[in-house]
Amino acid sequence: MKRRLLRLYSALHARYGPQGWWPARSAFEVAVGAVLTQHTAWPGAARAIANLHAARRLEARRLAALSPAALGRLIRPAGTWRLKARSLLALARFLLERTGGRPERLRRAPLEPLRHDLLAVPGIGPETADAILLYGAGRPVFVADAYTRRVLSRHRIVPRHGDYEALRRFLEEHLPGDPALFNELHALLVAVAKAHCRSRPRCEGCPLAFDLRGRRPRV
DNA sequence: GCCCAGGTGGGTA
DNA sequence: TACCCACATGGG
Repeated sequence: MKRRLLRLYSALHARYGPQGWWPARSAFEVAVGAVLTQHTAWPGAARAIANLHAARRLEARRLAALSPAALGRLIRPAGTWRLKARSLLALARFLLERTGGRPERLRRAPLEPLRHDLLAVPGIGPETADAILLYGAGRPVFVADAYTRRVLSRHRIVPRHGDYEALRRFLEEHLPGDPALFNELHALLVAVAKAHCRSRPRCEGCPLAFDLRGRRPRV
């Protein structure tokens, strides 16, 4: 299975090349973007980040000093802005308390307690926590999102429906524990799913249209 | 006009 | 546990 996943990775990398995730200047910006993109297409989140950048609020202490209403106005293009303002304020306070403004502490802290505590921040669920840990802190945590499940389940590598944690553990157990690999593979799975999973007819032009044993996936 | 997007949390049965 | 639903903007 390990080899199969690595071959799948190679096929995607050959087709799409490096994806350059996550587009951010700092770990804090990754964390903010991870919240803003919840159930939201990236361009909306990017507009909200641009607003925060222009307002010089892309730093934990300066963001945490905003009122919910003022923060909400800046992030409105990302949608669900009342909820996200609340989440971002809680997350900024958490990161300040946890790192004292030094993001490198996220890279060194014991992983499981850190993940546990991130999940206790309101508005931070498993996908958001794992995006922050992988893309912001360079930790070996797989972001086992809906794209990951969609692509891998079509290749009968994982079940179509199932628990987030189970999918994450499966990937972490069946891949070398390399954050750079997790980073790139997750981004490539998103790329291939976006490019082909909704095309008509299904799978047209997809580099994975035939699975690695030469059989077409039953979709 | 409708569906969905780089989800989460709260509610109900 | 397994489904619903609200949240809210913007693009296809």
